[in-house]
Amino acid sequence: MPSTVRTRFAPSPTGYMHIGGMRTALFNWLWARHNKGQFILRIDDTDQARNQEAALGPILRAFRWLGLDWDEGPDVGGPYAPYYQSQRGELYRAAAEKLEATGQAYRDYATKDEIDADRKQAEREKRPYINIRRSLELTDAQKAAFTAEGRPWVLRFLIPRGQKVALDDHIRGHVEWETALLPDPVILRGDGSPLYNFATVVDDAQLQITHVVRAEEHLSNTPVQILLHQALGNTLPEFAHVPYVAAPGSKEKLSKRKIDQYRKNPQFKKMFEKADEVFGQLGLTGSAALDPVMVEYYERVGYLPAAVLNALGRIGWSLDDSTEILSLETMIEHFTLDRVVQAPAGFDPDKLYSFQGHWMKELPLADKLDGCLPYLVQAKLLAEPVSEPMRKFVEAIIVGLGERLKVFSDILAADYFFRDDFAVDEKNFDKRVRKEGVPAHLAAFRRRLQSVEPFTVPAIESALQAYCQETGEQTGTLIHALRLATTGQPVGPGVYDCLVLLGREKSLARIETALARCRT
RNA sequence: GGCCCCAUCGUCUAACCCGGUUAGGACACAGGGUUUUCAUCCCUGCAAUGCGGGUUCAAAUCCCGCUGGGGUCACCA
Repeated sequence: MPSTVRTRFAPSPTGYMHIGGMRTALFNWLWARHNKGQFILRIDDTDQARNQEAALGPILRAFRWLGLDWDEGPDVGGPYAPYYQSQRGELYRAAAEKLEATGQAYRDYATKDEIDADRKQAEREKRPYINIRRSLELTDAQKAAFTAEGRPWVLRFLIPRGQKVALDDHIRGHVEWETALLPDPVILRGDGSPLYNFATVVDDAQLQITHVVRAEEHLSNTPVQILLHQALGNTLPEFAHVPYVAAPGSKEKLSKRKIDQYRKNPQFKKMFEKADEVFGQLGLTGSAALDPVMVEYYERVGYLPAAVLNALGRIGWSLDDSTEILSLETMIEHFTLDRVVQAPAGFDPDKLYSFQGHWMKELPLADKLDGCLPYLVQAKLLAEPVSEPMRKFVEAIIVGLGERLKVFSDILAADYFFRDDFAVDEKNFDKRVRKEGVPAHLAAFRRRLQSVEPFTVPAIESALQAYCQETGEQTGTLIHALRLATTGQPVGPGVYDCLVLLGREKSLARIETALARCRT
């Protein structure tokens, strides 16, 4: 038995990485790293229908994006390879034979119809359903006859009835079950393939997993797994059942199946709207394929791994009574299972957004540039390859945007720096430009702009101050009017920054266009 | 319905294990200030121990019950 801590995350290839599952994976990873142990990725693809190579891609991509590396698993291999359940058939077969040979598992010839009838009968009588062990009554002659005629069967684990299974969970504490209430689980299908509850036990033992850290919906699977481990003579791993991640503002498990109703969830709503907006500009099909339950959503909208990790780490876990900002390093240093809370926790998009603000602020300018550029290219606002002067230009915009740039895709809101056919916010244009006296001031100040030297922020600012001083007009009037005229938007970088970024020529032209617009 | 889990501000949580805090922090929200916009930043405010019994000088904290919420009951994982 290795002395080192070994944890695992065992996703089944579903084609996307669930944000809640990611939190569970993070806790596994953190516990392994905290103890300088190993984190293993194992692919639970025993269900043939789900076994597709393409369905695994997004999951590995999510781990890589967040920087959660695995010591053993797909691509990297390891001493207990292979790490795909679909390739570990021999292990399950051997374990199943062992159980059958020792009388701890039996072939069940019951048909589906029979079982359904039993179940309904139990329901009618209002008693818990426990499978009827008819096949156990079979004589050797009958069994031989069934085998001879090729009658289908499944292998069931024989639950030792009349005892208690106890678990001392790292998070839930002491939990007990009565084995009399546990039906004999099928461990091998008719075609000989293993079922989850069995495969996971065989794998956890063979992979020398020391701590099974998983979501609490697996708690009810645990007694069967413990019994299976005992029957196999395995050393029992320790268990930690973490609360599941709930939908924002609820206690219900966050589920991909409820995605349509999440669109109406007030907090999720903003995220869907953001997706529609961003993916629309990127020429993608909208948020239909990408939603906030998937990790990929956050990557594509331009969130930072540090922010997502920070938010995930604070769902159901805390360092102390006041620390909110957590880097991965800090979490590794302090993460312990006993500080994981017991109650389910709602995922909070607002809080994630706030963490994102923090980590974006910390990000070096060069990294912000690298993060923004791909959006501009994909939205066709920039052509590839991006020239050095253009990179400098975008960098200057990012500086001007300051903390208004929360997620990378926010750079798309500054599209007016890249195109002349930018959208004009009509409502604000009416309010700030198309107003008594304003066009005249705009025209007059435009003339001064023609001769401001040099065309820099301080020079333009003093020119505007001087103009207002002379005319007695409020600076705010000019500032707002200039912004709407040159960018079409009521918000953005400082106006002087905008003018400089645009350059004298474009600034003058846009003011002229705005003036013309006022006359129509 | 059976089994199991859970219960502190709107949300995430601290304090619970080892009873004694004006029940702390953060997000959100509201108000004020700075930036003559917006965002940022600063200040202030709002706001919680589900209910009922015990035990105790003292209960968010220990015990019991209730209520409520949730998970799970497959030849899915």
